[in-house]
Amino acid sequence: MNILIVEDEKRLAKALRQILLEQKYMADVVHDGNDGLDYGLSGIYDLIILDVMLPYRDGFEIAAELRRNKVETPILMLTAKDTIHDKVSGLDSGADDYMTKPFAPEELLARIKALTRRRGEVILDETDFGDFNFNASTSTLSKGSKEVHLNFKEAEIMKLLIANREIILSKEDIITKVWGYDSDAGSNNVEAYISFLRRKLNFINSSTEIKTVKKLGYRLETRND
Amino acid sequence: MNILIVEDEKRLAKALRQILLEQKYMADVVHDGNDGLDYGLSGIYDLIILDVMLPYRDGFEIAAELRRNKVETPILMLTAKDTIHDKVSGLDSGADDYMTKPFAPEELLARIKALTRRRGEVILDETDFGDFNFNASTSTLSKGSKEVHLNFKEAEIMKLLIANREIILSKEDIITKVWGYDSDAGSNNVEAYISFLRRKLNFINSSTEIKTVKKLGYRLETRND
DNA sequence: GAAAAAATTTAAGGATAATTTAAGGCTTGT
DNA sequence: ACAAGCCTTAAATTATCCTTAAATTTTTTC
Repeated sequence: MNILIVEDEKRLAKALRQILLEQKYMADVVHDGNDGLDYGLSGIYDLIILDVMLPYRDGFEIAAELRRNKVETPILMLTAKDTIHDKVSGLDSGADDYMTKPFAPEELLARIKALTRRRGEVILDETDFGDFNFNASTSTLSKGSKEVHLNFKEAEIMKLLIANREIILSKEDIITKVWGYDSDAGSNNVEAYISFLRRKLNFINSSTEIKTVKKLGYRLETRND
Repeated sequence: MNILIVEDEKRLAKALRQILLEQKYMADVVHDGNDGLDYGLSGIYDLIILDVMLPYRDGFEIAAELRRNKVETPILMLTAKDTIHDKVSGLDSGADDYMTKPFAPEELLARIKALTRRRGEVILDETDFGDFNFNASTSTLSKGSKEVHLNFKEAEIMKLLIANREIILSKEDIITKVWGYDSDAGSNNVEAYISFLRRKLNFINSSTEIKTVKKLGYRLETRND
């Protein structure tokens, strides 16, 4: 996975790159709008992280220019808190998501996953989340020596939960993604499976839990944060 | 944005139109299935709101016929609460989303936004107001390290307050927008929720307050002292 | 192919959180 | 002080969610 970082604040750019490298992403950094546009036009990136305020050309210009040139690379826009309203709202420059500075690395990673997943990219077969490990190719949930097998639907839901980390997953989302858009599964089906998953997380003594947010959905949460 | 409303219940149709006009959408209303199909076939609409039960032709027929004629306009189907099975046939016949009656205007607007969203359009799910931050996708109010969850109606009201920052929001406005056009909630319901919100703003130590303007309503205000 | 096992769905009652109701206290303006 | 409008809180009600067991369907095994 190749990521381009366009950010003139050198300290932040470096920190971003560090976070990405730790997650085994490849990351290039450029510091101004001209370079950002040139590099972006190459089309070799899977994602562009683009600051709004940049020397020579701002982020909106770059995004619009990339789209005009049929570059479809997902763009994650970074904005300072006070510029959200006058600039971002009602905008149609071509960005796919935006994030306000400062932000937590967790959130950055969650958004990157969401953006790059849309393009058919699929998840690693093995993931650590909180204190447990999930192996998607064997559908196994484990922590230490404890291990338990997930059946098909349980595994699908676990994948969704992991892929959406900090984001709340609605039951409708889960139904359309796991059962299919035209299924007649009801919300109780989801509830039942969430219950099964909780029992299994509990069985391996994981302290990670599936939290419910009433009327909105579910999210995975590690107990110490 | 041009919207077609196909609804035979005249009171509801009128209320729907009113809600849409307030949001600067253009809205046409027709009251039976024949007109609904004719108008829909014109292809000039960006969205069709379609009741299921209609004179002459029901919503499913119309949706199916439109799709057969290559009209790709997004369709939002309205169904009565007890006809759960409608969901399936609705999606089969070509509708893109469905909503059960009665519904709150805010939910309607959210679904309209989702259906008419273009690729690349940025979604603002996070807002700063005064000294706090409100994340609409998780319904979380935060300031610094303090954080508190808002339940559904609290969140709806907070969204309204933030969206109407400069304007005084009357209780009637809040009731019709959050509880629905034909709800029998009274002003005390609003008062109770305003009280809940104030307690939560206080809990995160925000200096922003919900100010009461007697006989008129409420507005958010940052304290300048 | 039939029996057994596993996975999935359904249904019902209990648990929990959201919402409404109601009653008494507070403020503000006259 | 009084009335009107608003605030706050606890208790009552309701909606949503959880959990489980049993029923059903699908898959595996013999």
